[in-house]
Amino acid sequence: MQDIVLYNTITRKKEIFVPIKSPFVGMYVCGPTVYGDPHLGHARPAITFDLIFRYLKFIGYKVRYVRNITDVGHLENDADEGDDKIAKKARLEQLEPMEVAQYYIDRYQKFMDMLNILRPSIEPRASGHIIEQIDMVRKIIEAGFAYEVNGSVYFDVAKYNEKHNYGKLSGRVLDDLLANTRELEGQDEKRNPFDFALWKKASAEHIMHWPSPWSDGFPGWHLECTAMSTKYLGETFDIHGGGMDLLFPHHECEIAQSVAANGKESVKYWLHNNMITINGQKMGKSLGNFITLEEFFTGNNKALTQAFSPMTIRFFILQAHYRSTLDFSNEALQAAEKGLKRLMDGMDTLKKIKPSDNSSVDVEKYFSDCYAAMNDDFNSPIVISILFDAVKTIYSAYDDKEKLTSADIEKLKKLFENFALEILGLNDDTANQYSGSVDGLMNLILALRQNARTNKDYAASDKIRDELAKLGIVIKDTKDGASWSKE
RNA sequence: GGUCUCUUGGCCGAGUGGCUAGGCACCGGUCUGCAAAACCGCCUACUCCGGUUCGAAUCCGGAAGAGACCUCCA
Repeated sequence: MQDIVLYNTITRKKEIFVPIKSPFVGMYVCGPTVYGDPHLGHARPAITFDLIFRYLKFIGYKVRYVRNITDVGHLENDADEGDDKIAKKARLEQLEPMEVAQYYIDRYQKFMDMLNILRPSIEPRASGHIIEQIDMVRKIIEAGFAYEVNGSVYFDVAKYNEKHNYGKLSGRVLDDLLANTRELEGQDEKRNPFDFALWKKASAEHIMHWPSPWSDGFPGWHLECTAMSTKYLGETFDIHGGGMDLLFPHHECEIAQSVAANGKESVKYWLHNNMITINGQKMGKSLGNFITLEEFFTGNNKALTQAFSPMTIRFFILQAHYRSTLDFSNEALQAAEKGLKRLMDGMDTLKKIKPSDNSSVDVEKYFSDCYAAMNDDFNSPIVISILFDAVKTIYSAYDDKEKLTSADIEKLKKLFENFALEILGLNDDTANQYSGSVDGLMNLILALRQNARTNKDYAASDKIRDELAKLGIVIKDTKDGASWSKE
């Protein structure tokens, strides 16, 4: 098993990864709130933790990866008095709330599939775990860290902080928070502005609600993650992931809930991915500066100069380390598109190399370097740079400037299969997706063109090339004859 | 205002106390009937000002700029 070092947000240090019960690994990641179309920002954590999921499995861990779907509970505004987001959307569109949720769940899963993101082991929905959430509220009340007012239940942060440390994850001090807090409307039920809802009584017009010991209402929005992670991964588990923007208050509240309900902290390693920026600013729902994934794939957005394939998006995101901000621009995406093509073409060229009796390249080093990069906090940009080095070697060998034995050629194939395809999850989404008959037709056309070239009938051969180009088919002349690919 | 983070070449982005990733773009060359692809070469950066050091872009201090969180957000 490889020795992984990962950056733990709660200690702000890189730590050696030691699972609680190896070879089993429990990983929980905050998933989407399904009230809008998935955008580029959603792709970042999904791809980041897909990378981690893939790598942990690859090196032999048995991973249970849980990523929730929030289809209830996120409130429309900070006062905790607003409409449930799902419910509000539903009224606007005259649909059942669950119909809206289902629509966006389907959209989310469809686009995540296109990005070649593996489905998690479990994708629990908040609405399906109301019982567990009610149970957790009860536990927290029994422990004395929550109070009921008018059918709503709030977490008593000040009381919790007397015995525990509220703010340890995000580096906040409660007294500082209180000194700087804003006066918000509709907080009159709370004893303290930083108390947060565990259960909210539903108002008359609030469509989504469930019975509970306190009122017909709905769970507070931090609660689902604690309830579901506990249910599926146990009271303690290895990795909890999510976007950096969730650090406070969401993950802070999760810690408080776990400690209050179960008497202990549940998470060993907190991992947070950074944001994607656009013009230097966070791309987010609230700023309205997001570009949806569908818009990327179709190019149908004013900010985009062209469409970008799902694999281009995936490669773009993997080219930055997950803890760095990543700045979106058309130029950066175009660079990713071309870089990915070079990588994929390199893999293809590998098949055409003629083996030598000896090798002039140390192929093993590519493996050890790739492992070292992944083991160092999942450094995908370094892995990619090593793969590009390997591509350079491949082309050099193809041009007879380097030598590779057949065994080393096989190792290089393995390198790309393991790291490019299996771990980074890349694939060639521009690859020929045609049946055998199209292949046959193309081979016929290429043969005719080769005839023309042999006869120096360049008018004919160029016409074939140009006409195919108009159809988006690119001909590549190599020393071993012509090949073709879809643009 | 509070807490925290960042500042790398034309662009995107790694990284390390000295050996200065990678991709894209540009330019020059090889190859090609021409082109594309490929190959070779070229460009050589680390916001600013101090300090520590034989040596710092990398460590420390300060300044400026940008950003994140503090309210829903991936």
